Amino acid sequence: MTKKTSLKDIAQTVGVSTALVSYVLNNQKENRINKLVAKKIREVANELNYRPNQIARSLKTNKTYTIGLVVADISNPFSSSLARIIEDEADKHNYTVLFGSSDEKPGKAQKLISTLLNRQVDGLLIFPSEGSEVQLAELQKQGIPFVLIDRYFPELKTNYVALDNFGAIHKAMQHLIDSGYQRIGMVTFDTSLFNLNERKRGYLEALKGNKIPFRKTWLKELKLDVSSNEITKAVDELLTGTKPVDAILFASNRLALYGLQQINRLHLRVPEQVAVVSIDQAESYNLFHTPITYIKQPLLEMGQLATKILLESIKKNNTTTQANLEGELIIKESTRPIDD
Amino acid sequence: MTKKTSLKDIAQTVGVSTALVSYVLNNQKENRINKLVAKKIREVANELNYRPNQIARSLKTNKTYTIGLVVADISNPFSSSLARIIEDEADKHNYTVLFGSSDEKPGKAQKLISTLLNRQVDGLLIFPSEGSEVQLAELQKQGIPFVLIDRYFPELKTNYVALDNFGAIHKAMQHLIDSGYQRIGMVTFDTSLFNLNERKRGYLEALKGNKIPFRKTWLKELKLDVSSNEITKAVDELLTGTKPVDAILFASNRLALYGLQQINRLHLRVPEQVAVVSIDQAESYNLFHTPITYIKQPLLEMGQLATKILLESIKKNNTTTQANLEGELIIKESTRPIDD
DNA sequence: CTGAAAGCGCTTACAG
DNA sequence: CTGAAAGCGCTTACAG
Repeated sequence: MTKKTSLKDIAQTVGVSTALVSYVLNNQKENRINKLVAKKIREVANELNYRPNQIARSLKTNKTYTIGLVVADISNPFSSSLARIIEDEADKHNYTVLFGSSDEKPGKAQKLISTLLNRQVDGLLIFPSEGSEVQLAELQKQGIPFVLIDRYFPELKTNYVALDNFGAIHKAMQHLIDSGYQRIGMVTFDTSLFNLNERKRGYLEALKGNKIPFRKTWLKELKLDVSSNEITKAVDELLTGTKPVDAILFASNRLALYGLQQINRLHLRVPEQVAVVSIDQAESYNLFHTPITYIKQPLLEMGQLATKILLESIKKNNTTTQANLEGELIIKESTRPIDD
Repeated sequence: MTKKTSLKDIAQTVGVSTALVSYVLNNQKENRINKLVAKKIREVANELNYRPNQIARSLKTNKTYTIGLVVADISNPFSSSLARIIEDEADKHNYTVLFGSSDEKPGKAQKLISTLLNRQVDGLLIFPSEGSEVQLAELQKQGIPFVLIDRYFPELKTNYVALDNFGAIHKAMQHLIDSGYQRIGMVTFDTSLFNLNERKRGYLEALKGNKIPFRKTWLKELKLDVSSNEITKAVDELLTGTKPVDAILFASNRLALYGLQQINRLHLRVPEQVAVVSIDQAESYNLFHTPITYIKQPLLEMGQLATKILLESIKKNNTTTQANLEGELIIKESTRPIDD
């Protein structure tokens, strides 16, 4: 590799100081610099194919214009869709994104965050995993700007952007009940994460509000890193007992993906034999014979808002912003009213 | 934010030089350093919650342990799956990944690569877009280590890892023809990218080899950034003419996703009325009523190999590695033989 | 209008 | 076994 050209090289060629070159190339003190000298400097910079060394600049300015993104798994469509939105929003402000997957493991998240901080990211966007409260509190103590996405901890006063899960599920449940479904099952996660539990609460409250006695066989709580087989099994149990459910609410697109496959395997008609609602849109739902009713998360808003809050927080680290965004219920054929 | 602790802080507290602290914390010259002093240094580093500043180290060592990943769109499952594999492989070697999406636009890719290089990434993993030959040749001239993924330019002697598209499509075509299909349509891309055109070549060669005269209405060539509506329209044309095709080969999972939806909308039975093969697996194909025959790309191998080649290339930039990996044809119900 | 100089936080060849 | 010192490529307060 031929040696990279530095400010010094340009300075020498033009016959000025590196300070001057720096000022010109950063468009600073423009009115005070000789136009001809400035022009010459730009020309030489171009000729020598000058690339500012952002590392050196960062060391001096203590800013890297890089944000760290910690997702559960970048190959999950929810994460990668948000990653794309975050990338675009960050780019508008000349920020670049370093990413890593935590696999829902606090230990891995910890190591990842540490690596990102060693690289002096200006701030972090985190999909936090269960049990990471202590880590996050520590980050907060160190004054590192960060915003949580999708999940949060009510006991921590941190920035976050999440879905109003209670409201979203409650809305979906009311819709199912209004459409005549009575034996409604739910496949969700067994987790200590507050806002995921809000999904369960939305489910239970909706039953109660409509005076439908809850049966515990209707609720399937699976681990966050549940295998596809376990999802299949849970759905199978909901649908094949002596008193099968007449509707299922899936709490994530991955749960729905495998759940719908099992419904196919059981040759059940949707919605005649079982109605279906899912949280999270997925283009692939359209491959299912019956279009699926789902709760649309405002991904664009979530990603943009989270990024904006982070960049604000990097500039002046004082306010805390917490956003619970509303989900939209998109009604399709999979929840057609029963008496149609 | 409280001031971060530096090597100097530790050195002062312990009462030694920063050099010594650096040696100890990097486990260098271990045998020559007083064990007690070393122990003390480590203790103090811990107490002060020392984080090595990777930026400063990078400036000195000229290595960032960061690789840049340029994909077409991180929210595309193909990209994000590979991103995950790359992340994991990079992490094994203590590398972190900076990413960006080019949207198939050379201009955007150029800007992205420039940004990544300013950040002094040690090397690049690139899903190149059409028309980026000149850029890549320039990178090569500058001696910057990079590996192309998924696509490549035969006129450039660069590292690359791609699918043997000709072989994969040829294999799929032979399977369709052997299964009794005769009027086989293909939905692929209209591009100058060499190895995507290999898909078209595989299609045409297979027809010729089996003495099936090609009709140009069977071949739909769409732009790389084609809209869902245009995909729908192309599939509609293949299926609703006076002489509709009896099988369709989709050259990407996005094409298949929208194509299958149109097949649903037309209420066509698969494979009785139209057989289907797709390149790229997608978990979501399983939502379709008939399981889809597809060409499985060796994603794990592709991602790992590309990353390994890059890291090798970063170490000593001399050999060029080019890999055309074989795809596996996974036969499902959507191509059941006609006389069954 | 321009330059000399200090310094960001490390690493490392050299000297002792 | 340990330290003084140079230097990576920038930025910027200060002086002129």
